[in-house]
Amino acid sequence: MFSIEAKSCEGTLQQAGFRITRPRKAILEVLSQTGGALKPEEIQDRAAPLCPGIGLVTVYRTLTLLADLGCIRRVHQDDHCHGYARADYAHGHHVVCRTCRQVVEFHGSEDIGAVIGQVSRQTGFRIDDHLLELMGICPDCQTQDSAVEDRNGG
Amino acid sequence: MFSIEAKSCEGTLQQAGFRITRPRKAILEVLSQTGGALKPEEIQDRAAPLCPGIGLVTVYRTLTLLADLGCIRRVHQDDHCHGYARADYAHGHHVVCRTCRQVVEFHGSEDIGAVIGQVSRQTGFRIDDHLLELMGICPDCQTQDSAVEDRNGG
DNA sequence: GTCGTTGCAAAAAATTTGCAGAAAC
DNA sequence: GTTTCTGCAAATTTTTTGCAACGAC
Repeated sequence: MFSIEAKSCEGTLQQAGFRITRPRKAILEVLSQTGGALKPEEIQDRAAPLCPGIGLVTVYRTLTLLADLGCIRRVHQDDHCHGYARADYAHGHHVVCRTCRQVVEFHGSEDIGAVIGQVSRQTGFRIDDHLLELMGICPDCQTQDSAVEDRNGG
Repeated sequence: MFSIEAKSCEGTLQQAGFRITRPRKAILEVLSQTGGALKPEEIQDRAAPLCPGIGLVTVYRTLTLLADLGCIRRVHQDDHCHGYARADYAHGHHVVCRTCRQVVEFHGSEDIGAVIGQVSRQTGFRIDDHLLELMGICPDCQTQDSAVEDRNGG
């Protein structure tokens, strides 16, 4: 059973004139199921069961292609800058869990528009794109961390 | 004449028990004067006049140190992910000009707090940090681009 | 069958480490 | 004078390129 997200990305690939291949399917499936930010090497590892012998080079090429098509998005983190995660929405932003690296996307609310308008006025920049990444602890990891919660003032 | 920002960073270095050396001064001065995001190699090039023979290795080490101290900040851009720029404010966000790469910082307004609160409720994440980067065209480059402005519907 | 895609090996680029000499305090 | 810092060379790690074989359409 393959994920809906992976399927929709295949459509995007096809419409853009690219072929649906086993490595591409595998990579899409990995990112789709993970919902987390992965490095190229991690993606190779996880894609290997779905596509035996998949090469790291192919992973790089595929990630570049998929990112260009907007099927996946680059995720920046202080430690491993070149992570990739699925893009559920056209221009969603994301919250990254610093414990399990799970990525959840959310729609940019009108509040972001307010920030942009304010900064635009303040600086005179004509702002046409933005990168918003929130970092924290996801619900699952919060539960597991509850023993040390008082340390954080909980 | 050296910049105020560079001077204040020197204080930070000293207070943390690190020495003020010529390479460090040069790198601080470069970032301070540039106000833009630069790659380590670019920083080396620009620091060379101020510190002849400065090595790329030193640039890397110094950037890591200064970023850890919060004197400068890592800037993420799609093309060159590992850029560095000065940090004028403690936790400022920045607007990056996609033409000249100038970086202007702005204080995170309460609107960002609103976004965080909203996302926190939506996703259940406990959000404790964020990265907000706006991209666009700075006032200077807008002027130079005015000839092609109609292309963008201006 | 045709042409895009893959994987290997190798190249190139980016980043880190070891160490003796130089510099800051 | 002591200890930290620097720069070189070399080692790693990350990413890209060339090319023959393979696979999707």
